[in-house]
Amino acid sequence: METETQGIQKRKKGIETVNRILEISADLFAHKGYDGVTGHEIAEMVGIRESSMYNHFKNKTDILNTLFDIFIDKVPESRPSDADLDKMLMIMQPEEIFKNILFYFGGHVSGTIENIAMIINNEKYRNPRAAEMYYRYVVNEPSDYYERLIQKMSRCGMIRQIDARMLAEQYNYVSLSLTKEYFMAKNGLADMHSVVKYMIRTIEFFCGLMKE
Amino acid sequence: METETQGIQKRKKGIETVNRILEISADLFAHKGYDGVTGHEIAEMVGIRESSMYNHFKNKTDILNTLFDIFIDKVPESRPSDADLDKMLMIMQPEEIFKNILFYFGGHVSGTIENIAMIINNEKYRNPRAAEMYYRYVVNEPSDYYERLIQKMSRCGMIRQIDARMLAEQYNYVSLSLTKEYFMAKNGLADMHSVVKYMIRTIEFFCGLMKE
DNA sequence: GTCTATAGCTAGATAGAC
DNA sequence: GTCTATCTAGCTATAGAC
Repeated sequence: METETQGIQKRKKGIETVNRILEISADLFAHKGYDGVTGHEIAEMVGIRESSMYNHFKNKTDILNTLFDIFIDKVPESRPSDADLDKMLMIMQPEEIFKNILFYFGGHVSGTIENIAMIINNEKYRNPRAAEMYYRYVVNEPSDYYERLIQKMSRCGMIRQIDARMLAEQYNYVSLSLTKEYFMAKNGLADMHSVVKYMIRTIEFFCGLMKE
Repeated sequence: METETQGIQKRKKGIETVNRILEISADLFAHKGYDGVTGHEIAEMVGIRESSMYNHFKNKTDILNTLFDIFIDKVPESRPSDADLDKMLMIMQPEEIFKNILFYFGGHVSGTIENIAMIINNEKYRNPRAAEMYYRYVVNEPSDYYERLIQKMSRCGMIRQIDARMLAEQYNYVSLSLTKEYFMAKNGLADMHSVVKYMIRTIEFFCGLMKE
């Protein structure tokens, strides 16, 4: 017979296992590609048998879709809020604000979210849900965010009158390419120092456009 | 006994088959990912048995590496030569030149090269050769090319004095993101009209920076 | 929830006939 | 060069014991 406490412990263990499966899957999918990862590989890293995974997830696609759900849930936390931006605007120069946003991600968001972003980026050509999420959360929402920021800066008189939408989109597209290079650098496939230096130079370039 | 003519015909057929395998592999790898494609699938589309493919290629990796070799061989043809640029500079505005370069690719280069570019882009996180090619042929060489173009324009007095390198790199990074969206649009995962319109707007934005 | 065992299938690759 | 036949290995997923 199973006591009530044993039942609770099992459930706790289950939640931990589910989280570990998700974390490890995100990491493997991001680095080896969704099709390049086997259930066996995930289970081995989690420390359980492959068959035990099917207690938590219906199949491999179910893991992927759960990761996508997590991303949608957590992505708003990946950037400073608009209220935070208002505070920054009072005490910081444009360059500082953009740098702050850039490094906010690294500080406030788990590696899992970063990995899911890479999965979305890699699978967008063949997975319609990934394609939809790419446009919504990687292209449009960040562009909207930067547009609002540039408009705020313009209203404060920190920068000159400028096409905020265009500048926001251009900055976001450059950032996208650089984020991928940052990911490559993390895996020894690019020089981290150069990538970070270039990110800073990009911020200076765009802030230069806004001021001149 | 095999006559000499029969031998020649077999060899011709062989070359055609090899080319078909490469074309179809490039297409499938680009759209479904390298790991998402099976040898059986390629062979079926080529119209031969999988086992016959192993007469032409040692294995699946061999096909991929041959595609990479082809890319290196053909990539110089994907942009107008520096001599062509000099001719353009005499009769065209900056916008027109950039648009010409943009559409040159579509007109002068086979879909296979475009597909290989996508494969490099997708595999760069796990395939060191793809990573190396990405930096060399997708990031650095095009940036060098645009830098030379902007310097030429500057020397002609068509545009103001400007940081040509920085502008070239920024334009190239935006182009990279947009090229991928163009590829998505071709597969019904994005709106082609919007993507092309945005490419034009990007050219106008950068040319605006160079003139103002 | 986790395990062992295994079914059922598909992948990559080779051997040998024509 | 292409075919049929086949091997081995690996993958996804399920059944049933603990």
